[in-house]
Amino acid sequence: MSHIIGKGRCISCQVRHLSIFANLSTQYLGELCDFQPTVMTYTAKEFIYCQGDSPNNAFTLRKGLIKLIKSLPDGRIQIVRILKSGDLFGFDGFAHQDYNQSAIALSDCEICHLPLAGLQKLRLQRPEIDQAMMQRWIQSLHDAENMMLDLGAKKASERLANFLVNWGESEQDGWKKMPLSRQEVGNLLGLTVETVSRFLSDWKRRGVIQERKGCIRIKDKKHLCEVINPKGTCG
Amino acid sequence: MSHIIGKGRCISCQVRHLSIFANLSTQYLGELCDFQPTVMTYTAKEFIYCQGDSPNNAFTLRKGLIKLIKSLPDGRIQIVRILKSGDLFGFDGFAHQDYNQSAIALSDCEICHLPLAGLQKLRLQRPEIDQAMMQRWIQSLHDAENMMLDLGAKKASERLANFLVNWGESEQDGWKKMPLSRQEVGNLLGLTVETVSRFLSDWKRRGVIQERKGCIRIKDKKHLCEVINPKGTCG
DNA sequence: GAATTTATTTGATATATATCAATGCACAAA
DNA sequence: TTTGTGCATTGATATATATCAAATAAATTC
Repeated sequence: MSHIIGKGRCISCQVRHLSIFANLSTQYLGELCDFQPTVMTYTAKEFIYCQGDSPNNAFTLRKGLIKLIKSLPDGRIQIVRILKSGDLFGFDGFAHQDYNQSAIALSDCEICHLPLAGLQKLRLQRPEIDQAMMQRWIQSLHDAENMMLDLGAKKASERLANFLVNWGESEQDGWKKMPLSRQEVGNLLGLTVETVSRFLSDWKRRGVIQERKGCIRIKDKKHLCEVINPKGTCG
Repeated sequence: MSHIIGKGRCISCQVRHLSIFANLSTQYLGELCDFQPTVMTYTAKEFIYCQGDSPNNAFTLRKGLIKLIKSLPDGRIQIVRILKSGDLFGFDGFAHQDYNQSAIALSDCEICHLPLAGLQKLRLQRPEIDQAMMQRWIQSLHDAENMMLDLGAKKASERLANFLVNWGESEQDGWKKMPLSRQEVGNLLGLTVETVSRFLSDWKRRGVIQERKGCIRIKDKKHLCEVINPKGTCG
């Protein structure tokens, strides 16, 4: 279950450099003592909020991963975004709108609850925060546009290869955490579990990728890049 | 070809009520004389800007319709948004990013070019403008999320029916302008021309919709709503 | 108005992906 | 160790949609 673990103090926050509060002067951070958002933990699969709820907060993800999903009455699901440390989400309230998606923890998470009114005040006071939020909105929109292109115009293999290449950061040994199930990858890419599984199995057999307990490694990036972009080049 | 038709004066603008300058006091509007964005006309099919260009301006569409598209090296296209009067677009520069899509006139258009620096200044001065821009960003993101759900989780007929029902505003006689070609509807919904044509023809034969030179009328909305949402209800 | 060009429709067929069903595997519980 | 439960794999088949090709229809140009 979710529970409160205390009040956040931006000045000492471990992930501040990833957040919208990254560029604040330490002086201002010192003054920032009346803004102490509640920090909560959530266990994997828990809902942070639901599509249709009225927002009181926006959120910053401190630890873990979250998926934002939209769903149809008959149960079909689309993951519209995956959030990582430092990401701002659930800001629909700034436009006086209900949450347009549901937020679900993919792993155990630590989340900072930012009261809308307080955050709005900070935004108007500090251009750095305003700028950071604006950049994130525009970036989110770019990501969404890129995803629309994927979903609307690309084939399954192209989407999946693209996803693998761009997913997360590798350790120095090339392995990267992959906490998404086949089902979730499908929900993200508009594919069924079986289709995802078939391509991954195929690429494993060919030695293009390797997998072990929650981790994945790309052995032949060139191959995946050719799947993504048959004629072009790819770093 | 595109050409300049003069300087915009917000105070006398016919579509100001639809724009980010809607809620400004007339007093402030009077003072707003040093911000005179260039107004230009574009003919159908002309590019306003290209994906990858460096932005100097954001834009407000005054008259006409515009499509924002993303394209793949091999020519596949996804329309990511369709703009109408009053819409703000091309604001990528606010995040110091290049345009992430191309903007193409669907019909003859009149477009207000808003210099980024000037607009940024206005935004910081006037909370109404700031609020309006924020709302539009968040709304754009919602629209994008809804579209991802469509593209990733819905069937062709569902997408197309949904598109028809939500498209534009009807005249009192029920007819509405439909300036998109079959190809463009396909590019918007992630379908081929043929698939779009087949469903539309079918619905025409069944008397669900009617069509005449650039206009469309929904005769049996209930039918389309059942296509969209087999079990649920629909206004 | 005739001649082109462009968009739409329709049909025949191919194919990518979904669906259905069965099996296998890993991890948790007992 | 066994027993369960959820997830992943694999195969067989169905189907929605794409592709290819041709015929109309509509819009432009001359």
